[in-house]
Amino acid sequence: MHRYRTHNCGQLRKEDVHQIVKLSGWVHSVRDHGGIIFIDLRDHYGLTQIVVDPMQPFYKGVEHWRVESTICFTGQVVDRIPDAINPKLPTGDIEVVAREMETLGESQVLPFQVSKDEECNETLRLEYRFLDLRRETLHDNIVLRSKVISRMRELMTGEGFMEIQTPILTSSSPEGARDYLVPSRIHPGKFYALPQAPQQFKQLLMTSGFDRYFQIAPCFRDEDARADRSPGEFYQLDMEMAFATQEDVFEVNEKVLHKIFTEFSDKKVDDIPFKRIPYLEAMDKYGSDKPDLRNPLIIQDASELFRNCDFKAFAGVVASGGVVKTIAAKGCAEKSRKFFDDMIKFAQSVGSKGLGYLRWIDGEVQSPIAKFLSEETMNQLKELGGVGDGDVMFFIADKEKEASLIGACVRDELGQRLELIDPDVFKFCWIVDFPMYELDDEGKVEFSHNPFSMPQGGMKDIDEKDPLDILAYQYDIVCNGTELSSGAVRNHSSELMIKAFNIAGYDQSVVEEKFPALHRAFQYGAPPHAGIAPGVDRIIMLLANEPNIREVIAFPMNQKAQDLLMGAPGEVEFNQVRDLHLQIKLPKKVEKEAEASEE
RNA sequence: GGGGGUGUAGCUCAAUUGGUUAGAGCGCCAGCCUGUCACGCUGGAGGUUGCGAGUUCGAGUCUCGUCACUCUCGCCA
Repeated sequence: MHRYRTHNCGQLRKEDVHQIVKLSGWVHSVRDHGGIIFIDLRDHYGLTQIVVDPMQPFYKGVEHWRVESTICFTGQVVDRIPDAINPKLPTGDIEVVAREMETLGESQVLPFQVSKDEECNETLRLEYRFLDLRRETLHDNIVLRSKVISRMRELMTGEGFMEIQTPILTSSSPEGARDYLVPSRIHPGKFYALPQAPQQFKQLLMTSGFDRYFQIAPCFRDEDARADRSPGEFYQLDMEMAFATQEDVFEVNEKVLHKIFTEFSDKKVDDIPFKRIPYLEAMDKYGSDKPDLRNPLIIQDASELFRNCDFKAFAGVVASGGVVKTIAAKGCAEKSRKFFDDMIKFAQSVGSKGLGYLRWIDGEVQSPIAKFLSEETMNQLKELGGVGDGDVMFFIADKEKEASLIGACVRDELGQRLELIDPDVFKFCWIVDFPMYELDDEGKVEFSHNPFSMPQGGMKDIDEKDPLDILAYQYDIVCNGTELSSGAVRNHSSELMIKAFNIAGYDQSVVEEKFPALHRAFQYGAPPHAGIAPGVDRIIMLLANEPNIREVIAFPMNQKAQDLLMGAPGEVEFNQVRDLHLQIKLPKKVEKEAEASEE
C-alpha cells in the first residue's frame, strides 16, 4: 500500500465499497456527535467523509484535531445508509470507516476560515496566501488559469506557432513604462532591465526566420497598480507572425480567443469575425477606445443643433469651439427625480459642469432647458436620438476631449443604472486605425502608441501627410470594455523607422543607440511581420468573472508592489550592495522614519 | 504625487443625536451529544475601537494630524 494514499479525496464511488483504502488530506470540517465523529477530508480533488468509531484507540485524539491539519486515514469504504447519502458530493454515496490514522501536519488556529467563503481583509489573505489558495474560489481560479494556459499552448501550436523563450535580463528600453533594473556586478555602474515585453526579441525572431512565434511571456513594468493591473509583473500570450498582414493576426486571434472563451465559460461569445471599429469612430460613439459593447447606448454629436439656440450655456460652449454630446436612453423618462439628480452628481464627479436632459412624457417635453429650445430644434433632437414618448436624452457640453471623456463615463453609468448590460455575454471588438502620432501636452508630435508600428501609407504617408493624419497598422482587441491587448503590423524597414522617429523629434542616432538590434537586423532582409500579445491575467479575470486581477494570480503583490508573504521588496546584506557597486541614499522622509523607529 | 472609501474581538460586521459595563455570527477553550455533512446544545475566554493630539462633564461616534489597506487620476511605448 502506498505510503500516503491509494485514492484521492474526490475519487471513491459506490463501486469501491468494501475496499480497504488510504486517504490523505486536510481536515475540512469535523462534526463530533460524542459517540461518532464525521470528518470531511479534503484534497485538491474533492471531499470524502471519514467516520470515526468511538471504539478506535485514536478516537480521543480525533476530538482535538484542528481543521486544516493534514491527516492520513486507512479504512474501509462502505455504503452510506440511504438517509445519509449526500447528493451534493460526488463521493456522497460512500464513506470511509477509519481503522488507522496518522497526523501528517498539525495546524495552528487559523487566521481566517478556509472552509467558509467569507470575506476577509486583503492584507491577511496575502500574508497567508497558502491558506487562501486552499479556499475553493481561489483554488478554482488557479486551476482555471492552468487549464487556459495549457489550452492556449495547444491552440497556438496547432496554428503552427513555436514557443520560444526570450531573456529576462535584458537592456533598458527608452520608451514606455518605468523599467525594473538589475545592477551588474561585473560591469560597475551598468544595469540590466527586466523586459516590459519581449517586443524587440520577437521581432528579432522574425528576422531570424522563425515563421510564427509565441510565448506565455512574463512582462515587468514598474507602474502603479489598478484593479485590472497587477504591479510588477504580468503575463501575455505574446505572438508574432512573419509575412503577415493585420488580417492574418486577426484571424488567428479570433480563432484562439473564441475557442478559449467558449470552452472556459458558459457565457455567449460573439461569433467571429469580431466587429472592427476604427479608432475615431470608437471615440465618437463611445468616448473610449475600449468600449463595452454590451452597453447599447451611443454618444452622438448635437453641437450644431445648439449653436444658435437660446440656451446660452450650450450655445456658448459651441461658439467657443466646444461640443454638445448627447446620449439617448430609451424608456427611462419616468425614473425618479433622485435618479436624474444622481446622474448629475455622477457627471460632476467625473469633471462635468453639469448634465442636461430632456424627458418626453405623455407627448410633452419636461426639462428645465426645454423653454430655451424651439420646436424645430426639439424635433431635430428627437430625430437624432430616435426617441419618443418615455425616452430621455442626456447632454454634455464641454471641450471636445472633455466631453468625450465625460460622455464615456456617463454612458457606462447609465448602462449600469438602467441595467442595460447583459452579464452573460462576451462582446469582442477590434479597434483599428489608431493614429500614428499625437500631440503631447506641450504641443509636440509624439508616437501615440508604439514606435515600432507601420504607418498605413508607408514611406509616402510619412513624406507627404500631416503627421497627425497618419494612421498606423495598430490595433487593440477589447472584450466587455476591457482592453485585452494591443498589437501592430511592425515597421520592418530601418529607413522608414528612422523617418518615423524623425517626425517624433528623434535623430537617427537615437534609433541606432536605443534600438541597435532592430536597426541592425532590419538591414539584413527583414520579413514584413505583425503580432499582438493578449493579456493572460485579464483573460482569466473575465473567464472567472473576477473584478480584481489578484484573484487569478497565485502569489500577487499588493497595491504598493509588496509581496507580503515573501517579504519583497526587502533589505539585503551590505556586502551584496557593495558587490554591485551601489550606494544607498534614502529619501529624507524615509531616513527620519528609520531613525524614529530606532529610538 | 492628487482625490474617494475603509479601519471596532482571531475573522465578518453592529453600536440611535456625542451618553450606563462596546454587542452579534463564525472561530477558539471546556462540557454534553451515535448519522451529521455550515451538525446541534450549554457555558467560558477574548477589545489600547489603527495610532497621536484636540473639543467636551462625557468621544467608537465630532475636529486635526498620522499610518495601513483599497478604489481611482496621473503613469501604463
